[in-house]
Amino acid sequence: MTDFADKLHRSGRRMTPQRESILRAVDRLGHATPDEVHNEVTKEGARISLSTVYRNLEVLEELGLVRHAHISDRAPTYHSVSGHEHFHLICRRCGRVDSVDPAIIDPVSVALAQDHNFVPDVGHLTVFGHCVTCS
Amino acid sequence: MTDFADKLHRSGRRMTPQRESILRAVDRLGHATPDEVHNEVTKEGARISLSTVYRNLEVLEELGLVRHAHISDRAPTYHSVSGHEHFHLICRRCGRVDSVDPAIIDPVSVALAQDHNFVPDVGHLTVFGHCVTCS
DNA sequence: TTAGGTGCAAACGGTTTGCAGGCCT
DNA sequence: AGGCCTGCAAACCGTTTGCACCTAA
Repeated sequence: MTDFADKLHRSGRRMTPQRESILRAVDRLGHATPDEVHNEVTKEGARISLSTVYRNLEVLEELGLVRHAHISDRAPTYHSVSGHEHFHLICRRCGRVDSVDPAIIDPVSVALAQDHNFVPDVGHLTVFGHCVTCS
Repeated sequence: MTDFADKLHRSGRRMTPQRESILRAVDRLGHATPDEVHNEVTKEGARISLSTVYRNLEVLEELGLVRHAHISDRAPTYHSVSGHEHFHLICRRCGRVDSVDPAIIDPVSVALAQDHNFVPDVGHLTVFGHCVTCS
């Protein structure tokens, strides 16, 4: 928690109760949209405006404490980075969301670096498609 | 062109001048947002409403004539499928957009099918990250 | 003839912003 | 004390929708 405060201070920012609540809510929820995070902190008793949630999810991501991915076509979903890094598979037919170990694409990362001068951000990756057994 | 009309008719739809203009505009532009497509058909002299552009990009995608990918955080970009299928690399630092041959991830597709019961839609894939030489 | 298509304008949902006041340090 | 942070409400931007008219087949 003091680690959190340190990161904030190091970037010229301040610790606020709002920031604490929002980070805890993301941790608790697993994957959640800004709106869902707002509902969660509200349920907890905190009166935090939706704009503050937006502003701070951005800050938390800058500090490397949360990440987001585009799982639905609508709002992005945020998750804490305390869990393992992973990327997502989304089935367009049944809606299943699966998490995958980034190691599976290591060979591709090497190829992309060599042939395309590119380092993928695997933690942000979302792959759409469909289940084999969903056709 | 008659192929286009056939596909429309086969799905119980009609050929209209608007649909022709929109498809031609997407072909011409390469990658373009709905708004850019609208500008292009307008420039061509056609008076087509933006809603018609939206409705028909959806139709064209259903018919398999165009595809879209989420290249910017804002609007999606559409491209014709007449070119080869490809996926995109986006550098967050310099903004470079690179197209990649889907074959590069074939081994991963096999692994995802076996271990995760999943068939990726490679043509829709967009990978964010950064250039090796952009750090 | 008649269902599908179009234009227009209004509604929508997620996100951002300007501003006046509040609070961390 | 000073500057970052917050809440509020309004603005924004891409997209969707209801409706009356039009038009391809």
